[in-house]
Amino acid sequence: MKNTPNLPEIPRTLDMTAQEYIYQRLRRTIMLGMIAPGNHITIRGLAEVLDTSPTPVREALRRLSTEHAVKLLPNRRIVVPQMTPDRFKELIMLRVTLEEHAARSALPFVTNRLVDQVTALDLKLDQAVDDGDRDQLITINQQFHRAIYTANPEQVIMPMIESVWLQLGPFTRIAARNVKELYVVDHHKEILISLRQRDEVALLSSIADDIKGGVGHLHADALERILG
Amino acid sequence: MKNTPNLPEIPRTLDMTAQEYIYQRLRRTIMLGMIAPGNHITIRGLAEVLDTSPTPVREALRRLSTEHAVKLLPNRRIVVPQMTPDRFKELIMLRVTLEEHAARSALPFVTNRLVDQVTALDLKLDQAVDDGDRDQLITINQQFHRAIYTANPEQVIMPMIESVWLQLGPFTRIAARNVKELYVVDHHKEILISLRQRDEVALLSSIADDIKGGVGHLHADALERILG
DNA sequence: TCTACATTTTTGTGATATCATTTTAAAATG
DNA sequence: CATTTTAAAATGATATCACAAAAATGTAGA
Repeated sequence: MKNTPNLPEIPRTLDMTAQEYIYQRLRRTIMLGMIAPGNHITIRGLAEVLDTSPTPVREALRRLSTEHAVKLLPNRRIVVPQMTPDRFKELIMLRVTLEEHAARSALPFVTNRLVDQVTALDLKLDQAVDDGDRDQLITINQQFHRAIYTANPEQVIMPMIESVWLQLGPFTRIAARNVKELYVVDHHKEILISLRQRDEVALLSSIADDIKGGVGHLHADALERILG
Repeated sequence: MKNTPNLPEIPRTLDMTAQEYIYQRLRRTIMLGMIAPGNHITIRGLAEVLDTSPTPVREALRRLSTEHAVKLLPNRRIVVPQMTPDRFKELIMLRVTLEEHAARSALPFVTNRLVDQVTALDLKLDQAVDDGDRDQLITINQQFHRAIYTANPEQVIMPMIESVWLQLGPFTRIAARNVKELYVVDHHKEILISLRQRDEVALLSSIADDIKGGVGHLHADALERILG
């Protein structure tokens, strides 16, 4: 009971296996930072909360461990990995590289219709900011980025980007507690303009700025303070 | 019996769980292209060959599905994904981006001792070429690249690079049957020189050349022929 | 009060049993 | 002979069981 976190609800389609549903739900839980780094998770505990047997839970956790969203310790305990300043820096730099690549390979497929859709997402995001709804903000911000990158139908990079988001997730909540007005500076307007103009150079630099402008701007000293 | 491939042996340590062992072994099987794209796999079939119960096999397969090494079809069959020219192109471009990033972030940690080790791997690789040992060649080539990128101890990109290798694995064997002298042109000598000189620009371009020079050089028409 | 040890409980792992779905085959129909 | 229908076998998904290792708890001694 103690170590089983609140699991945000997600829609469940009928053709979804229990394992898949649990995977998606845990994924979202971690993405939203609802399990603090270092906290350990038990298979049986989750199974009880989710009202299933341990089997599908274990399978879901195995998948998440392969994405490095959770870590299986030598003593076989399952924990959400601890963040370190160095790892954080690596993850942010990797995010920039991956999302620049994704944007570059998506740009030839960008249509005006898509830009309209992304613009609509940005409006929803402004609404979430007004409402002060942090979970919604994270979710829609990800939808914003995902919508751009998946314009390329043959794209194979999205799962890797999501893996980085997953690994950053548990930390963002901690950071949000220590740094006020975390997401106030996004660069979505520049991204939208670059998309409309199909300007690759501007698109890549505004995406890089967007990533670095969020939690990414935290420097070593601030990180030490937050993490220490 | 029909659909259960030969599984190359791998060392098994005592603290390894069955699931982990099976995962590593299947991973290697796929990496070496020993399961043809489109071929389907059964949990029970693998369990029998590996002399275990279905449980750890299913967990291993779930992990591999998250890495897109295998695909779970809607009818719940498990297959090695088919390659298409577009997907192939995407995977090669992604490989270049990922490995350039990895090399760049590893370079500050490169020591002369490491360069010696990588040079030794290159010699082993020449030996594998002489022996005509394709599996050994793939394995050592990966060790060569991995040794460079993991110079950075905080690196988080390696699992993603391995995922791309995994996705390319099943195709390389097909390609090797259709294209003679596939790996004759590697660029390892240039990579080694760049490493010794800590020359970032030269390192990145020689790595890109190395990737594009292997299976990567195959163009759309050749791919169509091979895949069609 | 703290430490060392023994006991109980919890937990992860893997095997087995059961069920529903899908494949495969065999049989029937035209 | 080709196609559809039906029966049997195989398969994936999940729950449950058994076991060993680890963690938590309680107890005795300093």
